Amino acid sequence: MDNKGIAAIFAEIANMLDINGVDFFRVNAYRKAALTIENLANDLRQMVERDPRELDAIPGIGRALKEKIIELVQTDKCAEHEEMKKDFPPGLLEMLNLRGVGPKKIKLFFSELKITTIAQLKDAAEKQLLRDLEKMGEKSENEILKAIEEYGSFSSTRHIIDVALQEAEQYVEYLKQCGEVKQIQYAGSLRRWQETIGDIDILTTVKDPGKSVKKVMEYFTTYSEVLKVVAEGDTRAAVILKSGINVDLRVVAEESFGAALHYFTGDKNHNVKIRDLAKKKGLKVNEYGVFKGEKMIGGKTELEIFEAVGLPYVIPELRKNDGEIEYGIEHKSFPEFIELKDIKADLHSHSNYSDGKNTLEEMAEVFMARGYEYFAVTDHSSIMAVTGGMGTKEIKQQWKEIEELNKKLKGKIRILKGCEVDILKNGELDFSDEILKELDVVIISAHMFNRLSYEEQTKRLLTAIENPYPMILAHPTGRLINKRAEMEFDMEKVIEACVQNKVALEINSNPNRLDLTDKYVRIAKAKGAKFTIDTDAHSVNHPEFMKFGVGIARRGWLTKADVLNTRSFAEFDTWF
DNA sequence: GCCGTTTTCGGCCCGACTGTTTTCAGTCG
Repeated sequence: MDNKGIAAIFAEIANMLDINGVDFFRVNAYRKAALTIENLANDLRQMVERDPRELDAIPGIGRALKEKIIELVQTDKCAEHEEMKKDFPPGLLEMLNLRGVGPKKIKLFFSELKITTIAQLKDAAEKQLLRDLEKMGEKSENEILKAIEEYGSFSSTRHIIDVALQEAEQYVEYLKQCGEVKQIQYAGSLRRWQETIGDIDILTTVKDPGKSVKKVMEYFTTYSEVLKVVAEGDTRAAVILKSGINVDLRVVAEESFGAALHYFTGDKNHNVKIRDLAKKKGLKVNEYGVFKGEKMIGGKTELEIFEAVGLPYVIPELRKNDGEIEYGIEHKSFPEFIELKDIKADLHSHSNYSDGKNTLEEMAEVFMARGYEYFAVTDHSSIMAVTGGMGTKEIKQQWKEIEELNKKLKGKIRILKGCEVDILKNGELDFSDEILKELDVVIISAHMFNRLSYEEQTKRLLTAIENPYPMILAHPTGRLINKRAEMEFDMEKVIEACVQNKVALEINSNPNRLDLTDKYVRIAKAKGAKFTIDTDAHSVNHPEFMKFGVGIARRGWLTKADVLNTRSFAEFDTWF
């Protein structure tokens, strides 16, 4: 069983224990372990195979969970989990997805009314059977009916980052027009540039804390895109937008802005760790500031929070409790991570020679407008018939056009002759060596045959990487967020082969791909890999995606030196 | 169930909002 499967089983055990009402800390231990495993870059199967003691290094995995991981890896099952499932109605777990319904209510409905499915819950609510239960009432009953309706109408998947970012930016612009807002900033997973976004968190301070708060709250809940107001209090409100995205607003005093920003940026595990550190120093950290006893000793800026617990400033992208806190305490400063302004080129783009929407010249203009020194046009090779992939004749024609355009542009930007060459089923490439050796940029990518076995897929990729011509391995896992799973192969071996053969790994910035993602970026960097951050632009609107790739790179602890398209053309060319 | 510079037991982040009561439990982030 793979990491994802093991994480899912631990999460399920946590939920079952929670509904059964066992000690919350035990529940939380399973829940934390599930999260850790989900974000783990290393494959548990390989760790167990090499040496089960490797599991000891994973935080939150102790003796009991280690045993269960080994059991799951070796037998695909966990006896305790199977035992629990025997007398546990599966529908109870699904009810956890309903807003406002948690483990205690589920237990109550089950023990009092034998409700085991959402359908039965709906039926009971409609018959007004819930309102007479302990701690329930008419309002709660109605809320449950509304929650069931919402659950049916929105997909529970997380949101693609560009969609969420656009919603957030528009909402922020709207709120600014209120006139009472002083500082405003979206926080949460969006500020951390996480690959997908659960909900949007917006934080503001107001001009006159006495009067303005109520006005801002009202302004917030009456936004035209709001479908439903979920909560509205003195300092916090929550809505669901028509697009299905949840948005939280929090209003704080100016002296608490940094503390609140830190708190609402998260992630949760990072925050818990910071508060734990504060506690050990005899301090208390909450969203209002840092406190020594009753006295507030910081909180206007995020830096004051970090300094209080002995840390340098930690950029939002790193805040995952994934080693950043230990590193900060030990080193007192962080490397200078890559920034969007460091990018000098885009090495993966398409034109209407294959499935791009725009001409070469139009693409050149938009890259030029971004201030790039060079870019590669890398249309598909012929096997990608569905994309209008190029054969020998078409690519030679494209070279001619590139040469003419380069003359016309007089060095304002340099267009490189590239190709996104498909990796065939046996690992060979979809162009002859005569063509490959003429190209400035050879990208290889696997678009087809993504259901080969683990061993076959690994062999296929290694064969392609060992070919002398490839320079960049594009979107290595092939996943499409919320749509298509990663291909199954030995990522560690593929990374090692890339390092040995001087093939850079791509961070594909398309918000539906974000591939590699940060967990693999970190492990690849540790193995000495180099990277390119590309947009895979298929139209003039896509070069804009670069910021998402840079976000992933920062989450993966990359500096400018790790990323080849931060280099001038000469330096770039020399490296290869 | 995990963990340890208060270490092998006894802790485990902290607060807002809601609906139910009338001081708080449940849920959420």
